[in-house]
Formats: sequence, structure tokens, C-alpha cells
Amino acid sequence: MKPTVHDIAREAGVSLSTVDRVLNGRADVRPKNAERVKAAVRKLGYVRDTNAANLAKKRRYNFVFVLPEGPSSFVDTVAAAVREAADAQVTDRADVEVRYVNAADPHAIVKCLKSLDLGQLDGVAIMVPETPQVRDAVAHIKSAGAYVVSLVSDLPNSRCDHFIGIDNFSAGQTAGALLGKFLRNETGSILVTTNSMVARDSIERRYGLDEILSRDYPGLTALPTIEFHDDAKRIHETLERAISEHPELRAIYSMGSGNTAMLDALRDHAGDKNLVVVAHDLTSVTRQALVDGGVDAIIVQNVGHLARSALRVLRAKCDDIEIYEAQEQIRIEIVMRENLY
Amino acid sequence: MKPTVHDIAREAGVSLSTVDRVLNGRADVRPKNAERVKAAVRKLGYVRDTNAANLAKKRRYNFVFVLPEGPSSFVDTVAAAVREAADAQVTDRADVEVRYVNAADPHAIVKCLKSLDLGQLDGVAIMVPETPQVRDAVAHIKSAGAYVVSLVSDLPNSRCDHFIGIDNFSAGQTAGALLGKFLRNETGSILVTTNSMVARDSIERRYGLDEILSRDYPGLTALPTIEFHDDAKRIHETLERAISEHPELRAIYSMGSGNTAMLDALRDHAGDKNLVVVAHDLTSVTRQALVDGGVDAIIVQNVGHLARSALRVLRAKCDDIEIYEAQEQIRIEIVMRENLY
DNA sequence: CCCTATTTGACATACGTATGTCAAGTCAAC
DNA sequence: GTTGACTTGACATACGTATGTCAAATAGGG
Repeated sequence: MKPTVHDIAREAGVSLSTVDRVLNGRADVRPKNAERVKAAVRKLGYVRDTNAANLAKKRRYNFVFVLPEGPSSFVDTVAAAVREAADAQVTDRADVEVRYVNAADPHAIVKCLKSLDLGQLDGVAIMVPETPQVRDAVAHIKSAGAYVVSLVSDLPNSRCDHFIGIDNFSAGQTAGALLGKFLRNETGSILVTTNSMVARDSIERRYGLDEILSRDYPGLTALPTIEFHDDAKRIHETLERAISEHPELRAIYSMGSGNTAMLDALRDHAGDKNLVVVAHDLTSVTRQALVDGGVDAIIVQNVGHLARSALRVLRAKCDDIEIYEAQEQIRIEIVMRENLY
Repeated sequence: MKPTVHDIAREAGVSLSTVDRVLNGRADVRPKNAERVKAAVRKLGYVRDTNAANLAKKRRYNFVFVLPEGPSSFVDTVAAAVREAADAQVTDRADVEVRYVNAADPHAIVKCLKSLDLGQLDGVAIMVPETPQVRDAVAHIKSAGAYVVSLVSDLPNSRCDHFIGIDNFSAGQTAGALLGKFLRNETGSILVTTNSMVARDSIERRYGLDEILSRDYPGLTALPTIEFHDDAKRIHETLERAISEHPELRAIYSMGSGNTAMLDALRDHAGDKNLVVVAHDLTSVTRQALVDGGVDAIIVQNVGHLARSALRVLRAKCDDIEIYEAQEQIRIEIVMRENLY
């Protein structure tokens, strides 16, 4: 039988009320008694039954997810995963709201963060680029007693409670290693694309790629990163030019969003080059490309895991419970046609 | 506010007792009233608060894991993961016991399964090969009202409630695709090894490998599977012979346990062949081999996920709650040095 | 040693559900 | 319409914890 507060009270030789006051820090307790209670807790190995406590408190957790708005199939998959995870947890005292902001507009982000009802709020998961304003807004939320986790892209200078996502430097390394192994005895160059290099994930991935290539695969050269800011026409032109100008081109690494247009353009211009293609994030587009053979491998962060992990971590923070690190580690997955799920 | 049994009673115009009798099937209730209650449940969208119910019932879940004994680093990692997951869940009303059996001896397995205290038992997770005797033992446990899930290797003919593990055919396909892509423009043969082909996972992996190679990579030939039944000397001899007899050898696929000896032998005999090596399961040995470069990629089923999933599924079954499939899907992960965790 | 401020204990109520008891209600068959 | 069987409702108690009230106990200052 697990010990209860009653057992603690008996063991410590104090009343239930006193135990409660110590455990919940509710009033002044004479140091001697407080120490007795703590000793009893240690001795009996008491752990509070969070479920019973939440029941008594009528506790509900109010969480908000702030995601970037605008057309992005990856964000869509994240949003869907959040909603699904929230539905599955709704029996578990958590209310989850999803809000969208223009992630390119720091002012809009801050406005959204400021508009949160801090009285009700227990935690926020945010997926936006870090700016000084965002950093301040995070600090403000935290000072109101709510918890903040960053999702997908880290906010290293903000005082977040946790980062839920992959290590993008390692992800870039992984891409580099895949490309290196796929092009085992070949030499040549790799075209690197992303939608925008302002997001820190792209930057980190690029660093990781370069590091691995120069260390382990010196025969492969990564070309300068091409950014195409949601501009399909530009992608077509750039890709066409790159292919004709670089006869030694062997592979393409698509680091960020914008896979749809990139893959379309590739189909048009690749010809018989038989390029190796590695991209990020599993969406309907990349999924289809895997099946068609247009992409060799996708580097994935499982969005279901992201969403559930964010909820679990926020809850653990609220309950002041330790995080079960092994479970919350988001892995860099490599998905090919054969292990597609 | 979520509706409670009180709301149901009011809505249905019956007493709390009657609601309880309907929800828990505890006595005969006149069909008319039963239907009213059910209608109220539907109308208000009532879902039982499992935590409160478990509290009232003093419910504890008794689960047993039956794992193969004997030296296997993979099983060791599974066992460790089970213990860790059980510790993390101990606050959550679950008591977990791990038992070991000689998996090669169907009689011993059955003896172990028969020795379970069916009165206390809520569920079992078993990781053993399927035999008719095992199938009967599973049926016996189920008829006593406990739930059974199979772990790692499926028991397709037993009436298990769930299978927790990867699709081994797809895992073999994944290995084939990896090898095919790593050996992009090359032709040659692949040495396939396992400890024993009696375990159905090895058989399925081999099928998957063959299918992909013949379909997508006709230039690559997989040699007949070599089994080495825990015999290090045999591995050395076989590997040495294979390397000298097959100058066209390009790669090695280690499908099952026994990676330690295989990798040792490989170091001794590979010479300057620069073989591509793909193996299964992340253990201290394969982990080290990844870091050293002795192995190119490992195909992994995350043991932490296996253990937690087994526990969640067993609980869900006990509570007659639907399984959250997306979360319980065990993925076939590909791990290289760069995304090692 | 007394007074006061602080600390403590006893008790009640609640959360949502489970379960038992017993009296009262309802129904069908005679 | 009475009997007996079945069905229902009211009530009490419990699970482990939270929280409030109030009286009693205690400690410290004078």
C-alpha cells in the first residue's frame, strides 16, 4: 500500500492539517514540525496522488498553442497533431486552444502573447522565431506564473521551461551523412534549398550539413543555400539554372518548408540526372514524393510526439513533477518509402 | 463543465443508483430506464472520469512482462526500459513484474504462463516465439479475464489483444532499401546473418529484404541466411570464408541478435573491403559500432516506446478505453551516428 | 506567571465515482 | 386485490487529497 497523508501525519506525530500546511506551504509551521513532516515523507516514500489531488482541487489545465499562420503543410500537420492530442487528453483535465499568428511579424506575435488571459493560463507552447520582443513576452508570461515551452524551433535566449523539438544541427548532420552514404564513391555538389534562412532551424541544419560533409565526405561540396520565400516561379528558375550550370550536381537537400514547389520544379528540370533528394518533414507532399521515388529520404520530427510531449511537459511543470526525459526526447527520424507510416 | 453521473441522473429522471447500475451493469434495470440513461449519456457526452473511478475502487493494475532469459543485449535494453517505464508509472496505480523464461523451451514458457496468479493479474506482455502450447496458454489467461499483448515478435495465431512492435517485413524492406541506396550504382552480393531463423522476426525481415532487392535493386544479390546459434567461433569461420569466397561481397545485413560476435569477426576479416553494414537494434555494442564507423546504419525499434506502449495499451484494455493508435504505432527507426540518441 | 500572537488539531465538506443496505415502489400473475 | 418477485431510490461510506473554520494548545515577551 502506498502511504497517504494520514500515514505521514501518524508517522510525524502531527495532525493532518499540519501535514497539509507543510506539503502545500499554506501557513507558518514551526520549523521543528515541518522537518518532522518532511522526514516522514522521506522515510515512507510518500508521493502525492496527483489524480486525487486534482479531483479535490477541481483542477483543469489551460494550455494555449501559438503556431505560425499561413500556408505551410508542416504547420498544418503540427496543428492537426495538437488537436488530436488535445482531444485524447480532454478526459485528462486539459483544455487546449490553438492560436495562429503571423510568425514573420514580431509585433503580431507579441500582441498575441499579450492577449493571453494570464489569470486562466497554465502554460503555452510557442512555435515562432525568437526576437527580443518575444523574449520579453515570454518573461512576462512566466512572471505571471504560467509555463512556456518552445516548439520545433528553440528560443535559447528566452527563459523557456523546455524545448520540444529536434536538435537541428544534428538533423543537418544526419542529412549530410545520408547524402554522403547515398553518394558513396561519387564526387560532386549538393544543392541546398530552404524557404528562408531567418528561421534558426534552417541555419542550424546548414551548419550541421557543412560540418559532416567537410569532415567525412570531402568529395562532396554543398552549394550556397538558395532561399525562395514562397515564390514558386523563383524556384523553377533557380533550379533550372543550377542544374544546367552545375553538371556535377549530384543531390538536393531541402532544409525547410516549400517542398511542394521544389519537388514540382525538380520533376520538370531534373531530366535524367538521377539526383539524390533528401528533404525535411512528413507532409502529404513529401509522403507522395517518397512513394513516387522523387525523394530518397525524409528527415522527420514526429508531430504526434511533438504535440503529446508538449502537453505532458506542460502538465509536469504545472504539477512540479519531474520530466521523464527519455520519453520526451524527440528523435530525428529517417523515413524512406519502406518505413513510411 | 464536464457532465457527471449526477447530471446523467437528473437528465434521465432516475436516481444515481440506477445510473450506476446501468453504467456498471450491476443489476437488472428495466429496459426503459436503461435506455433513458444511455440516451442521457449520449446527449450530454458523458465520459467517466477514470481517475476518480480508480480512486473509489482503489484500483491497482497488476501487469507481468515475460521476457526471454539468457544473454541478449537487446532483451536487456527492453528489460531496462520496462523497469524504467514501470517506475515512472508507479504513481499511476500500476504494479509491474518482469519474469524471464527460456524462450527456446515451449514447455518452460507454458509453465511460466501457467504459474501466473490469474486472480490478481490484469494483463501480460509476452515476448516469446509462438507455439501451439503458447497459444493455448494465452487463451487460458484471456479466459481468466486478463489481457495479453505480444511484444516485439507477434503471435498472429494467438488471440492477443494487441501486438506491440514493428512490422518486421517492412523492417527488412527498409534494410533492403538502405543497402540499395548506399550501394547506388554498384552490383554485388550481400551477406545476411542472424542468430536463428526460428524466431519469426528474422524470417519476416528476410522476406522483406528479398522483396525489395529483387524489385528495386536487381544488381544486388542476398546470399543465403547464415545462422550462428550463439557460437562465436562459427561466426568467425563463416565470415572469413564468405569474404574470401565472395569477392563481389558489398554489404552485410545482420538481421537479429548476435551483433557483438559478428562485428568482432568483421573487424578481423573485412580487411580493406569497405563493406556496408546494416544491423538491428540499438545496444551498447551497436551503438559503439556506429560511433566507430563499423556499422553504417541501425534499424531500431525504440525500447522505451515499446515498454510504455505496452503499459498504456494494457491499461486501456483494462479500462475498456479505446487505444490511441497514433501514439501506439511503433516506428521503424533508422539510426546513424549523427542521429544517435 | 500572565497575556497575546502564533501555531496546531479536530472536524466538516468537497471532488467524481463505486458500492452496499434497506425501505419503498412497481409490476405481473393469481 | 393480494402476493411475491423484481426494480428503484435514498442514504451512507469510502477512495486520497484540498481547504476552510474554530477552538485549543503552545511559545515568547514582558
